[in-house]
Amino acid sequence: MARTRIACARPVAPMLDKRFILDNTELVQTNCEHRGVKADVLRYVALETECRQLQQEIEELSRQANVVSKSIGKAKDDAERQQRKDEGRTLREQKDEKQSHLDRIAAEAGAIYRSMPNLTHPEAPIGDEAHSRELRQGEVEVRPLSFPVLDHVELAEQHDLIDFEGGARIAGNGFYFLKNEAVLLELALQQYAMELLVGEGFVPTITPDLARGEILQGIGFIPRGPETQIYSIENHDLNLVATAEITLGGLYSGQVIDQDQLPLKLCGISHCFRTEAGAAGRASRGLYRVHQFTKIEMFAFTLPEQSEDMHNYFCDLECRLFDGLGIPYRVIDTATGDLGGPAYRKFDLEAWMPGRGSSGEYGEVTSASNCTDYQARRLNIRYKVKGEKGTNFVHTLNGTAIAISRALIAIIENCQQADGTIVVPEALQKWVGKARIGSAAG
RNA sequence: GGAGAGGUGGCAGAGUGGUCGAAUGCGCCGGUUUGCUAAAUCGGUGACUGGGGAAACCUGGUCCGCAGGUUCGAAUCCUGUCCUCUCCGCCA
Repeated sequence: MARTRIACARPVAPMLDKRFILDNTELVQTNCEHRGVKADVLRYVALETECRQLQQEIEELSRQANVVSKSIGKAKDDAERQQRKDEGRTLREQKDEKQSHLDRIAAEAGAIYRSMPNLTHPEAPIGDEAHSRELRQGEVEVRPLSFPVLDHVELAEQHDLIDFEGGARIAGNGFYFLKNEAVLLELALQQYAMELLVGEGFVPTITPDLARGEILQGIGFIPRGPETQIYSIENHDLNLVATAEITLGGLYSGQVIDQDQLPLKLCGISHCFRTEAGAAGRASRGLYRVHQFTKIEMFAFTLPEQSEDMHNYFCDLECRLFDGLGIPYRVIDTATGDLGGPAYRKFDLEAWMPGRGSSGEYGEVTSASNCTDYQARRLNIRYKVKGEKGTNFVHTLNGTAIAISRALIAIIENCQQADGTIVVPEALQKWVGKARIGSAAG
């Protein structure tokens, strides 16, 4: 099997903490450039340094005020007591003044800090999307079809599988009804993915489809911005999730996990909602870029030294799922310029879609990211080693098991036959209840 | 949705303005004794963050759901908010 391990070199776990940025300013700056992020690292360093100075002064004033407060109970008479009170008040006022100054600076520093992306795996290709590197291909090879190829929209119409018009009428463009065998395929894909993942020791979950703004931000999404991908609920601090990564990662926010529970693997089924703001004009016919779909997501919390292996493991599982469906695909090591903020490294599976473009194209169907401690810092998820003092941040990883809408495209288009029928992948037949969609009458 | 009660350390649970980072018990770590296990007994045992030190360690600050407020001083009083529980209503 071609499931070779990728990149076994084990770099020291990167820690994008404030101290690290102060001590490695140039490295962080270069990293931002590689990722195409404009973050004023120098300004941040200056602000952060000033914050530290101010913080010390504030703590000294607090200390003095505490001493004064404690002495009041022991004061001999009212006059002395009053004098001490005034003294204490003055000290607190001085402290408050410095504190509000600090708050202003810290807010600016915080804004820069939050805009900084994670560090990057040394082997991730540097550059824009065009520099992304193909790591390997799936077991099934792309075969030219010897008949006029239809795309999934045409096939779905022929077999009455998807109602785009109905979806648009009730919710707008980008929504759809799955019908008939498409529904059975969705359910089969859920079962198929869950069967593998549960067997691999993942804890299966069905997650909320909504989450608080704080959780979205911890994972690295920006709700309610002008270009946001996120639908928000009016009058509530709730958002429709774009992926179960949000809810699965958020599940442990603020928690301290015992070391011996790690690595902790979860998988979750959720609906995913995306506004796709700014995505107009990109190739997005049919099911490819929709506002709602179902996804089975993998998520893991690991020790820092486990995350790289877990990342490769996620990628292997994705490969097994698509090999098992008989779909040709390639694995891409995403280039730095195309990485989102949280990802340290990201592998994508791109499935062959015969109906895409003029004569077939690869289209992204899964994505597995190692976010190291980036999300854990924002969500405050730590682990504790028995017998050791203190706690450390866990690493988090997420990967798509099956994104139903895109998997449907790949299945429908790859499994179309010369006679117009669609063969149901063998692995799904036991749930779909048939081997073929449509009759071979021709 | 309405009414009430409550959110304290790994857990349970005291604490209603200062001596409280917080009693007590459990758990955990270490010592002693008996020793087959167990029991008994003594001591230790929260997190975050700053400074000093090679280190052991020493020394500040912050934290009692979260955010504000009152006060010289807040776990304790006030406001908002989130969550949990009980009862009622509604409902798949």
